[in-house]
Amino acid sequence: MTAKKNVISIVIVEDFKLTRVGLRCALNANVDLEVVAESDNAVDGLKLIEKYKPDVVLMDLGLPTMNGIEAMTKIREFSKDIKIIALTSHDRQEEVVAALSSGANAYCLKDIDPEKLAEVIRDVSIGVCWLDPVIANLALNSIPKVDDAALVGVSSANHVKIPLTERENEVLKHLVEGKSNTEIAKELIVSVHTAKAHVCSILQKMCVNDRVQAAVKAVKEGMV
Amino acid sequence: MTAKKNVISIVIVEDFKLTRVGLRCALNANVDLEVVAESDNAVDGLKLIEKYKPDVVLMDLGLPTMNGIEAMTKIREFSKDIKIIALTSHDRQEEVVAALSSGANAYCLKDIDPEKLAEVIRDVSIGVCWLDPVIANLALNSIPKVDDAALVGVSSANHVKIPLTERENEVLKHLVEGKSNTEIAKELIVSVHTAKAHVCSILQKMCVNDRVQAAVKAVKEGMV
DNA sequence: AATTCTATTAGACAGAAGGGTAATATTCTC
DNA sequence: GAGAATATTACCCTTCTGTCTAATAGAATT
Repeated sequence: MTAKKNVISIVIVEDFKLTRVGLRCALNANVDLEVVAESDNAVDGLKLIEKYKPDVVLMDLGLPTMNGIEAMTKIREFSKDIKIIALTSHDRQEEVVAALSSGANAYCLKDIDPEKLAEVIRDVSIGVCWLDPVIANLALNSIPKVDDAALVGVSSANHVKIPLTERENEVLKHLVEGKSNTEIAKELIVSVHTAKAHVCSILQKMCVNDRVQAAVKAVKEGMV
Repeated sequence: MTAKKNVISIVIVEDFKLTRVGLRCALNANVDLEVVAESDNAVDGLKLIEKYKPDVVLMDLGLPTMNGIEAMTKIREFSKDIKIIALTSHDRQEEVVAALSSGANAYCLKDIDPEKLAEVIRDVSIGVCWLDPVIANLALNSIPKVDDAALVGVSSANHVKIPLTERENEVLKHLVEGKSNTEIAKELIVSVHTAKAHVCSILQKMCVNDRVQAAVKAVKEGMV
């Protein structure tokens, strides 16, 4: 896999030079880790990765031109063996699931302890999936959709899509955002009576008793 | 959470006595880990878990009467803080996804190195998600299907755990189920005024305007 | 011992929710 | 063209929400 045995080769893709230098120093302090190349952008990073075929890639998600998620997808196009660790700061957690589904093997926040990062790299290099606590909470919540079928053991027909009209879907969207009937009416430029009428039929079609249940159901079943 | 500080309390649920003893010995060799209880079946295991409220549960998935996945679901019904490590010798994908979506925080094969397991327990106790290589391969493959929908769902950025009191968490749980203040009051055997008071403070703590927003936020952030 | 946090209850009040019924206009299908 | 589904508006009425103020009591902390 790499030139030397028992040494994990690493490519870093990260736009902030300081962070990049910090990572390299911290990692090269470990005899079993070796940063073989680094880049401040995804385009060059991809070339380096193709060239060096490292064991592990540290990929920043907040890159300028091409974002980290696209880059990961491209890496996966030519190799499934290269392990990817997605790096991010706390305020960019929206892309968690996207990153994981694009092929990231691990997800770390940038404030991770350097020694811990080394440990994670070792784990990931042998195929472990490692998710930072903050991320794990979000990621694990995105899986439940399959559990109903999986628990039963039979891959039965999953959740039945509830047939709402276009207008009702609009209303439902606002409803999930916690808006009142009055607010919904204003948004859709209709009277409160209309908004209430739509909410009523939504409740009936979704077989729930009130808007809270409708909102929860909508979120859980990904209707919004 | 536990008696001593800095010590991670553990409950083991595993049907093979030999494995159980092995686990206990291996783990208790670490000063920061303490096996507080163990069981050879899920029913007793659940009781022990409710009693000791450990930081981490090691749950075998191939249990006789109640299987580990059901057991995990039940654990999740009364606590979201207890971390669960699923242990197994199997590597069937259906089981993996089911285990993860039932609330497992980590997934280890039984041939894991004891020292590594200790390390995983430390990680998991602070919220890390850790998946064995064999498992990770399967699990990550099951995510892509949901990424589009999930991306929209996971929109909230700053994910700080909102500190609700025990009672408030109970109320929130009922609230998410769409129950009215009156119904919540009946469930908790308190007056409607009390229920309303709790709901009020929940709304304030969660920084939302009404129960719908609270419910949606709770679901999206996995507070229930 | 004093203070803070939590749980509990109460009364009152404006506003919102949800159900029922009903009418009108538009659009799409048969 | 007739009929069905959808969108719109209106009124009435009961119940529920969310906020306020206020008080009591136990537990935990300092």
